[in-house]
Amino acid sequence: MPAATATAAVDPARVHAHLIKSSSDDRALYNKLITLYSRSSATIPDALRLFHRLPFAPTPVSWTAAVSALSSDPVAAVRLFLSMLRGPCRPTQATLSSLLKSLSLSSPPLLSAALQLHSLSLKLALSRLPFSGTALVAFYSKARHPSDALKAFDDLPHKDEVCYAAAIVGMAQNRRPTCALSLFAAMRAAGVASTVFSVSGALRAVAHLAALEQARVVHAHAIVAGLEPDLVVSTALVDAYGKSGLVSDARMVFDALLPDANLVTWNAMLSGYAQQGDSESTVKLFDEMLERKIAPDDFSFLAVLTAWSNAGLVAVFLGGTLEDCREFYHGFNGR
DNA sequence: GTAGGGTTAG
Repeated sequence: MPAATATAAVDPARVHAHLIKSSSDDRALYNKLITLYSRSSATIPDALRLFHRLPFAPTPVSWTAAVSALSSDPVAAVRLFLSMLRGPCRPTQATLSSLLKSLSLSSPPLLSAALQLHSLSLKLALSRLPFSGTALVAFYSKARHPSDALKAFDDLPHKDEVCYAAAIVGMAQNRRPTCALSLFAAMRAAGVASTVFSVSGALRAVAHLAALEQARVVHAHAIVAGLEPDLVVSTALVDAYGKSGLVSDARMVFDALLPDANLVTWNAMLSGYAQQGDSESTVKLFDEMLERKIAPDDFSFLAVLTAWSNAGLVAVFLGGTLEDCREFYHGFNGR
């Protein structure tokens, strides 16, 4: 996280003090400062206090920075957005993207608010711009409205790699793997570069389809495009190979990235073995995971149970909690 | 100066 570290290294209060002393009214710097406050160890109230005391009338950029500072509190963000609409500033695609993302982070995503933002963005001719358009695609995907996501995507006159990635991932997330893969093919046919985002999305779709040929094709593409070293791409590869029944291929990718593997990677490898009913390899890998001090979670235990179940080792296991699984596992292995 | 996209299960 070099970006976050770099941001944290700047003390917004010092910059702020300097601005006040030099009685500067550098708008760009003040707007940047709102963002700095909201992202540093300083708090959101600090960012908002600055926004309300700017030495100039807030610009659309100031408003967007403030709305964005409130992204963890969608209702507060929408309230601030409404005060913006009461004044002379009109929202830009940046404002809408930020708000839509904030609405999507709520669980469940705030659909009715997003529909109103969509409507507003149509009136302001913002829905076909790259950032707000992509934010719509992503929002509808997260809200489990894949056909609306596709409509928003189709509406985009200039499709770049980010909106393709959003659409591919969105379809994969909504269990429309064939659609996701057609979009991936369309992206490549259009000469739009693939990214770690679109490739990991395509691999998720491959995993759902258990399409072993496609797994190899996308893997080859990832290598050629130089995206294989990415941890998420590799993890998605482990999963896609595992789901396709090519566990030894999964293991090769897994071993190659082992020092960097995270919990998700381990779980993907575990469930690959588990799906085969290879309980020996599953348990062996699980123990290796414990030795490396990686704390298993629900996914890990589920994989072990699946392995036993698929190997016919467990007749019935109903209604268990994670704790039950833990006990069961330790009991089974005699410790 | 503000702003959009990622992996494990079901």
